[in-house]
Amino acid sequence: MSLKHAILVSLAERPASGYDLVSRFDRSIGYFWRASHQQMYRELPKLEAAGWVSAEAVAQSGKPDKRVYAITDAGRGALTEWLKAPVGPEPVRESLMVKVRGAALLGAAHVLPEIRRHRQLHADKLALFQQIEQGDFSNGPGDDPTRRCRYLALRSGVLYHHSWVTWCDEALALLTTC
Amino acid sequence: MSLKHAILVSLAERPASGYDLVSRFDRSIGYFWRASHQQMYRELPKLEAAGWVSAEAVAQSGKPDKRVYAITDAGRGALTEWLKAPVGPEPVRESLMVKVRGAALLGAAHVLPEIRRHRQLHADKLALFQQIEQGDFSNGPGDDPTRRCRYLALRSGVLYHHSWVTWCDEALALLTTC
DNA sequence: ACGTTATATGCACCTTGTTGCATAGTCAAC
DNA sequence: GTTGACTATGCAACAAGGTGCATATAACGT
Repeated sequence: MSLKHAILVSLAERPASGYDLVSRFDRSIGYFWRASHQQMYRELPKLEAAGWVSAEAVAQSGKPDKRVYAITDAGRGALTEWLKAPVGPEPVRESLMVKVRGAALLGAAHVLPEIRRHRQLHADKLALFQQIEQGDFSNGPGDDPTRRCRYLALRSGVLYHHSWVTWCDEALALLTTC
Repeated sequence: MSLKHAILVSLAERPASGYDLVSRFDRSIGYFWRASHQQMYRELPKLEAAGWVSAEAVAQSGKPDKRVYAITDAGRGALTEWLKAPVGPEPVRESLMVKVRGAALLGAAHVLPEIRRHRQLHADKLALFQQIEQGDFSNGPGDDPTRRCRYLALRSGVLYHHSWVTWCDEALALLTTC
């Protein structure tokens, strides 16, 4: 599974508490791997037990104490192993397509609002990603490998949501003229 | 969740045994919702208990007996309800993107073979879908609503895998010239 | 005779993910 | 002074999904 490795990647970038990780997963890395705070707080002790991360209690003034985790050498090794290991594409699970199949039997009108909703959601995400692309990468990705990786992650988001918007438009065109 | 509803859709098309459903999920509907036979055999009694499907034991000569399930009126009602209910897009979980983020720290070379593998897998699926598209829909989707729904499901597969192949090509171009 | 493939169904165990609830301090606003 | 937002961590119960194993019949090839 990947949650462990997603956490390792985030901690390899810089040490963080569980709370920090949750907020990171709500932004950057969360565009590709979601996790709730309960998942996080359950995984971190497991990673610690495996020797992949080390924890340190940090007292704070004005805020509750926290446990800050950092990746260990063993963790970095495990992460490198995983990078090289073959992992199949995530199995497709598209409930909207199941609905379309159902609509073939029970009437296309039932799913039109759903398709419109999905179009909106994907269009919003697409706009966000394209805005970042034009802001941070208006002159292309440049030569820095790290920057190129960031760019590619962004591009995957753009392509993904763009293809969804395209599909929704095709679907609405075909299903509203029945 | 959607497995129950994916099964209902399949049974609404025509009655089937657990075994039949597994093979259907390995083909048609499985392009959008995967399920193992263990999941299937676990869900079917639940659907029966909910009154959404009815079961009938069928003796066969030359083969083991089987239980054939059919959707009930209550099941059809529940399915229609679900078609109309708002369901968010499936949360994105892309381990390859997590790897790309890791590659930014640990070296892009580690993930290149993975990207090549993914390109191959998506290109194969794309070719399959495009072949079906050209075979069954060479003159477009036509006017029949059911056929249009089938066409749209196919189109989503085409667009999805196409965008992946595009991304892999961009990624390979950018990461092999570091 | 013997293994293989296809048909047909299921249990046990474990991991992963979700939902709801619980706690506790600080700070700013009202 | 109380309400709400933010920081910070966690448990318990449940739902969903995956892995491995188990069983049985029958056709087919070798």
